[in-house]
Amino acid sequence: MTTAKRKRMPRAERMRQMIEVAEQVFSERGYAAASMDEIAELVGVSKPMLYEYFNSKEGLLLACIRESRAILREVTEQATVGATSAEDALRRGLLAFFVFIRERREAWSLLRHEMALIGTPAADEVEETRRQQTDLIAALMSGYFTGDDDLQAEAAAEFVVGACERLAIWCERHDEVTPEMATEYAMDVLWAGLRGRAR
Amino acid sequence: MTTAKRKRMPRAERMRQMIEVAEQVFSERGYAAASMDEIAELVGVSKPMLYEYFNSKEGLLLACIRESRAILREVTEQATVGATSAEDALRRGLLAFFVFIRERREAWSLLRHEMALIGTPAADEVEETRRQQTDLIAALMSGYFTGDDDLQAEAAAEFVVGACERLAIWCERHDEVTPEMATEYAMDVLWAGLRGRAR
DNA sequence: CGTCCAGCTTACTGAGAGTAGGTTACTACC
DNA sequence: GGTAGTAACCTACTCTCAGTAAGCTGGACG
Repeated sequence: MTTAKRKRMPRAERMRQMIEVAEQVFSERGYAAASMDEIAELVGVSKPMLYEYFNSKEGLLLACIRESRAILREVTEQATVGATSAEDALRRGLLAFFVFIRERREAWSLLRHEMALIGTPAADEVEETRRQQTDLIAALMSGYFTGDDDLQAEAAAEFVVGACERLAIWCERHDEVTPEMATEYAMDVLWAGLRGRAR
Repeated sequence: MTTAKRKRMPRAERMRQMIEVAEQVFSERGYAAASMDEIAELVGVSKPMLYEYFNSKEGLLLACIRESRAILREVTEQATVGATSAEDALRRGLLAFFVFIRERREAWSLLRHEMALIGTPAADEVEETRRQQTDLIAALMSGYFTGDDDLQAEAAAEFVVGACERLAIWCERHDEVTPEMATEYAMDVLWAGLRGRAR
């Protein structure tokens, strides 16, 4: 309500606004249940505008995901900056991640929906997105770990990302689990392995 | 083509046939892109029949998923039967899993699509399905591991499942990775932890 | 030979993704 | 001030597809 009638807005600003609203709606209703008409109405604009800016419903979702992913990346990268050892770096990164998913629920919800696009025309885009996510871990690991088999290092990165993703989803069902606890659980398995716990 | 005109078939048999076709179509086209009309036609039956047997498109998917999950459970459970130690049990289970995802691609594809249902009316069903999957690991672990904190054990189970899931998806992009190699990669991190690899 | 009903069909409704083509307000330059 | 030019925007559709209403039919069993 800065002006009596919200009208004519520069391209970049409208775009940000659309993404903001879409992120909200997608994470609330879920991708399938969200309708472009509804998003358009909430933005205060007509549907074809959404198609002008993003080309499809999926395109809009992808834009939201990229946004969230950028933030996540930023946050976790920053967290590992002053690390003193491999263990420290891993722990800091994990903690930043678990804090992120608690404090930015919508963003995290969107990131999860990325998976829902498997087997879709946008699969290539998604593959790229996934690669970037794991690359962060891979880079972190290659900096601290001995460089054995490249393939094995890549596998380990995927492994860590998958594990944390699932653990994060599990955390949603357990409000009593703090980011610190989640980090400890993850570190416990990742760092020490399961061997120590065997009978 | 057992009879000239495929007609009137007992309920149970039709149902199996529908699930079989649906599994194929869903994994080929992806859930969203698959149409009920197409599935109905391939079965050689009209669309309302699908709704008679399963109540919705999602219901049909769920039926397929349950089928695949049952098989996966069966396979992995069988694999761990003769295990001589915790490590052996874990390794056998993992190998069975990675063999499964290579040899039953459609089934595995379906299982992955389960995730796409997050935020859907059927979320409760899905939660149940997920719990059963992780329970298998949790049961396996509780049999062999010392029973510390319940919450921590549950977290570890989720963790393992998530990690293997992602690793499995990664394997799809790497044909040169055999189930045996994948198992080794997973065991390497899970059992020994990352500590041993730090510089 | 009827009658009953499980298995089946045709023919629709409604919702929502995506689009064709026209309209309006801001800008720039005379 | 006027008048082109264009970026932002809209109305009014089409088309696909999930889901449904209501009725038809083949064959088992009396």
